[in-house]
Amino acid sequence: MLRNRGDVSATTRARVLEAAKRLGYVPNKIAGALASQRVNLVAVIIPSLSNMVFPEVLTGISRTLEETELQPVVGVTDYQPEKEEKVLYEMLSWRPSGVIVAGLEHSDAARAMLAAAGIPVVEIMDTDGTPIDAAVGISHRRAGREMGQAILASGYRRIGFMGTRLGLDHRARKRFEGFTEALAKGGVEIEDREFYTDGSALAKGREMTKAMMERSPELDFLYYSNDMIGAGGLLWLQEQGYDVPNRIGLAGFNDVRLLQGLPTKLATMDSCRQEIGSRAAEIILGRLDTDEAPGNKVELTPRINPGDTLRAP
Amino acid sequence: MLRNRGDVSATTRARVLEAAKRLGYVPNKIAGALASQRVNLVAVIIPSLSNMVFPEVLTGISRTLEETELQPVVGVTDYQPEKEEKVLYEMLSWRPSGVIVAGLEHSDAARAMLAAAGIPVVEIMDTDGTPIDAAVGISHRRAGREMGQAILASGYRRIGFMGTRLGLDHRARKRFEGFTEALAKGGVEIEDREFYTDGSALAKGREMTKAMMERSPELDFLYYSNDMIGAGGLLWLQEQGYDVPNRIGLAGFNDVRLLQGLPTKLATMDSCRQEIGSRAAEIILGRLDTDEAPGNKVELTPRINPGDTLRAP
DNA sequence: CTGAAAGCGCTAACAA
DNA sequence: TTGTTAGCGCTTTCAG
Repeated sequence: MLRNRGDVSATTRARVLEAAKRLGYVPNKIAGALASQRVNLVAVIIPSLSNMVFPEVLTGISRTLEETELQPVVGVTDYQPEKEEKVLYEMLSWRPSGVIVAGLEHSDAARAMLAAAGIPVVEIMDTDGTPIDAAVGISHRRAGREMGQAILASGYRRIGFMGTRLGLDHRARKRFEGFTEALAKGGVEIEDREFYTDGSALAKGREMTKAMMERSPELDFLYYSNDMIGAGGLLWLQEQGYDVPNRIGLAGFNDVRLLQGLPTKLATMDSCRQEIGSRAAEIILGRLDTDEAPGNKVELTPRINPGDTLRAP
Repeated sequence: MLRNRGDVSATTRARVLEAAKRLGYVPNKIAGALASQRVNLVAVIIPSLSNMVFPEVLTGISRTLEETELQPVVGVTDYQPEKEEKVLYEMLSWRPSGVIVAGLEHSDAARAMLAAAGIPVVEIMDTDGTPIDAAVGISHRRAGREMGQAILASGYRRIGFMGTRLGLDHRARKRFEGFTEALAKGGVEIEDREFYTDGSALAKGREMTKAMMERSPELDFLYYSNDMIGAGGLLWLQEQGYDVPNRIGLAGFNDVRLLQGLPTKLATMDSCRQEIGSRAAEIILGRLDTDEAPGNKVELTPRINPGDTLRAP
């Protein structure tokens, strides 16, 4: 079907192809890919789509890839290493031109696959660790540390922490570690903590904050592992008539633009999501075009945005 | 490489394959797909990932596909027909086992491709129109109409509308049409309207609401084309001291669980996103397994959730 | 049952 | 230039 057999002229052939397109004909990329050994796909592996952070990273990737022949294909791991392994296996079996994968923590099998794939691999979001190939991200440990320092500098001393259960989300864990480290340097320890697994983050933030303030009314600062639960907490505290940021201060993480429009701006820290995405895509592109050296690690530096919930030092 | 040549025993071969896996070996699905003429991929084509609604549809699709051999692959169109055509072309060229595509409105070329693909095609989210093959969704026209009726029944009469620019988002347009139709039946006309294109929805809702209330202070109800801008408006009105829902009522659309946790619940309507996703996936599966008849149209019925911003009739 | 061989629909290298 | 042909790495079929 649609072979260019016999002595058909170029114009005729072009006409045929055009007609074919009109009829909804689509070439078979599988055969093409097998023959040419090239697949213009970039595998993008992320933990979740409902976290808002990851769609934004994807946006950054798409934007830079848009003008090229490469296309992102996303796989979701739900923060589960086994699922990451499976998704990675599936995607690599399609022989993509590159891989962008969230995080530096992977199973041995996953690392083996990535190392053996013979394609550029960019690990994103995190730089606290040793990348397989290249990495673009921020140091979450440092982010947590800097927020801890800022909080102490503002004079808060009785600090509570709320976040996701720290087992699977390595970046949240690293922020927490950096945070406690900074507090420890100032002779301060976290006085209360609360974790959640799922549900509407805004509602969870509200519930957890209520529970914590009832349990530990002496707290004067709440550090949240993300902005959504922070916003939930903020709304609850304001309803209760707390003086924010004087009686109690708050901070989150991510600087999600979704929340712009809330009456009070939560203190937060930009996690550079779009830039991470575009930088990662650029690395893949650079590696494909030229013989650029592998193994670069790009650490972006997030800044604290004090908003209205962290009083001036 | 890794040919099963010569007289290697089955056990040896198995051992070799296992070792290969340990080393990160991954089979080539391209060759496999070409040989078997089967690709266990389902193309999912949606307008956006930042809308929250679509990730939820994806969740529904993933959940039902998870236990099968099929895998979703998503493509994003940014609400642009040309981009939809391109994405569709790219995805179809990989010969997926089925297509799930948002909306019933497509370019002629896109329809031709889908019709010619010879695979199950499920159009989702919308049932106001004629599907190419199968469809699962809600009637947005009816949704708008029912909200209009509920608003009139509650005694509101001076109504304003806010939403996205209605050109490309057909479903928002249909809701608007159904809404105005219902109002017209009650002898009421929309008194003011405002549209936005992009930006943080919460912030936009706040801004638009402020602008509209300053321009048309007589309004006693605001209908928003989605919950996020509605929530922004709600926050602004409460800050200004408006009595909601007595002085002014509000309603949005989608019933996003993201907003659970706001002090006041916005009146809204469930858009059945997860169910739409899972039903669509089930249709694909059913068509592949058995010789199920094509062309079914499933209309789900959303219900009004009055929350705290629509007073009782 | 095991093992060899014939393609799948293209691309790329080569021949004319 | 233009047309022909040999694979790409698997699956499937068909002989042994």
